[in-house]
Amino acid sequence: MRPKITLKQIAKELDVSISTVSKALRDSPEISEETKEKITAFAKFYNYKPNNIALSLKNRKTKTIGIIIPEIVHHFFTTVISGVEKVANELGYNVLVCLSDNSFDKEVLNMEMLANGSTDGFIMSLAKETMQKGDYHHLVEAISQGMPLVLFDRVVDEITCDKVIIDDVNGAKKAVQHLIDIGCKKIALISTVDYVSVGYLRTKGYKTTLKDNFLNVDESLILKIEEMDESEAEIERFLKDKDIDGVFAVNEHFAISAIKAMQENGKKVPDDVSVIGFTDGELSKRFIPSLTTVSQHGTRMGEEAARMLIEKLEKTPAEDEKYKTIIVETGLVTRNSTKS
Amino acid sequence: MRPKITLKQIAKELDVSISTVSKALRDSPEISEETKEKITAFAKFYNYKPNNIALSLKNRKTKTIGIIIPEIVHHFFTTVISGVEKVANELGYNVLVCLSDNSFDKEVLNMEMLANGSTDGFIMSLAKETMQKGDYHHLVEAISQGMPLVLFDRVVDEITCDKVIIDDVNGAKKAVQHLIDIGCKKIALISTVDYVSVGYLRTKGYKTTLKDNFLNVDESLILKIEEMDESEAEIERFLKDKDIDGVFAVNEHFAISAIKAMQENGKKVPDDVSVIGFTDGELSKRFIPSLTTVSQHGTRMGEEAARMLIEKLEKTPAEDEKYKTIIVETGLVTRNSTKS
DNA sequence: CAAAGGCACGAAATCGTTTTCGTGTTGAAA
DNA sequence: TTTCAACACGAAAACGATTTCGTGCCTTTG
Repeated sequence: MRPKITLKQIAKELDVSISTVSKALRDSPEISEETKEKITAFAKFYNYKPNNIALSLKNRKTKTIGIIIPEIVHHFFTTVISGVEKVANELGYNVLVCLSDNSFDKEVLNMEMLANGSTDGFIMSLAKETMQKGDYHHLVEAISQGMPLVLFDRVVDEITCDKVIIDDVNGAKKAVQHLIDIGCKKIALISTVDYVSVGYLRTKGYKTTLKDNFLNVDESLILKIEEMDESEAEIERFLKDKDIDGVFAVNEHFAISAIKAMQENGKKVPDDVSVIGFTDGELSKRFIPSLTTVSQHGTRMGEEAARMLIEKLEKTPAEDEKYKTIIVETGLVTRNSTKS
Repeated sequence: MRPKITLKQIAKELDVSISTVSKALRDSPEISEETKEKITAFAKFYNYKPNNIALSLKNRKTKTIGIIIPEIVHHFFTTVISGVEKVANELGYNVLVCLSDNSFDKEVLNMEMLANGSTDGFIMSLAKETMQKGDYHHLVEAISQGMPLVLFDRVVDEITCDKVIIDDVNGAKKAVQHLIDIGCKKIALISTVDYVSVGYLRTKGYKTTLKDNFLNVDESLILKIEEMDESEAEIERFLKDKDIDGVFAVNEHFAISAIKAMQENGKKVPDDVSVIGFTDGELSKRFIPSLTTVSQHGTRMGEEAARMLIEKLEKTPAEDEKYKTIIVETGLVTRNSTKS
């Protein structure tokens, strides 16, 4: 076992001072060519690499960014992470991942852990519980300590910071409009509860589009799922014997549950009922029938978020504090769950 | 903006020395109750938390573990991460995630980045390219620097360290035996190339089981996929007009591609052909027909890996160096892609 | 020959903690 | 009254690096 070598050890071996070694390795003009060569050769031989922790302490920068998300076993979030990771790496940053498990307490705890020097800034999507409580003191706290924060997907108006979102309202509009265009008249909505912002916004897009097309909004065609675990059964109950010809679901799972429910009711997708989901995951692609969905470009969102955060990090605090909200547009991917 | 407060500032405000503050906060008996109270009250008021970086430097421990995986947009890996994260968090560790993108160079680079003080140890699954090259110098290097390493899933015999694997051979055996038990006689195998250890091992399990059941191994029924991107087309070509009644695929995607190919060939799953996959993901559960699979308990693997790593980390180096390999057993989840 | 300037290097502070080892004061025992 | 322990606290080193500010010596120039 050969432990890492330090400046001090090099200095001792070569009988020079630590400062000389440091300067030589950073190619300072203060040091003679001769000494430089001797030192660099030695350092290279022993594979010297400066210790990141010491550098972090000195520079007051860790060059790592923390990302806190509700869960990781979720295709959308993993695409975001991979986007963040990509640009972070390119720009010389590392990524610390923490999971809140949708719990407010864990989110707060994680943030406090990371805020004590472990990261330079945060990229987050809020836990469901956090949004429900409406308690954002930990975010405020972090910002007031000078830690940049970028929220994505599950964002919140109360906090002023950089944000990356998709245009949920428009995404929903595209989907519902598409259903209408292919001839649907009675379109059901399967959404999440309203305190999750996406649920609220997509519902809004749904309603607006109906109105814009002079169709009236029938509240009995709207289902709001509270408990993910029971969504499948709930959707089945809800859809049973409903007279509809289109379904707009706010995520893949709901869409697929809807398709299953329809099929068990003897209706054919897409012949009798067209179904559109949200979030373009593996499931949508591979399911039979493959799902028409509103695609949410997770990787892009991650990239944008990372870029914004790092830009803030590398700017001097003097430069004026402007916060941006980037809206990543959605696309409609037509597949086989809708009539053509 | 209220930046974080340090020991030094507290000391100055309260007109005591830094050491006194530190000791008071750590409840040292050296400090009088009176002073302690004064200091803790002040610290609490200003929400003092020790700086992790400084602690890391002092203790030569970062309390973070690095995890390097080929890709994150992959259900199995995310389950592993969530397992790692869970026990790491419980034990007071953070998790740094790096992606190798299946590239040898990126893997080496990531490792070097993290090895310079950013992490105390590694949990890794090797990049495909790394296994192909057979170049493990970066792993050797890390170990020789005293950084514990736990390999999982894609492991390699050449490196002596802790490992967490599933019993691939046995998993494959279970699957193939199940196919045989339900009456299949001509079972195709869709695998990856052999230098990916799992491909090799699962193929071995497949062959052994056939032999054990006095069926002969027909190489023309074995497909080894090189390029993931073209797997779907390749599988379709391979399966076209093949006279088979069972398929064992080494992952979800191959299994589903196989099902699609069969259906396009006018064969019914599971009536004409039974299909079994590997790795129990969302896709397997939701696909229609839902997939019978060999389940690989990713979360468990992550938990075990994290536990082993942290144990090594917290042991004094004096304690003898024994390396373990934990085998997480697989289970067969029977669903609708196989006859019953 | 003396002053000045340049070269090559070292000492020390700094980042924020912890910890060891003093040290001054007080009280009690001899 | 002297001595010694106990008490409560401070000074300083250490972790590993960077950087500012010296400083000694040699060369050049007036």
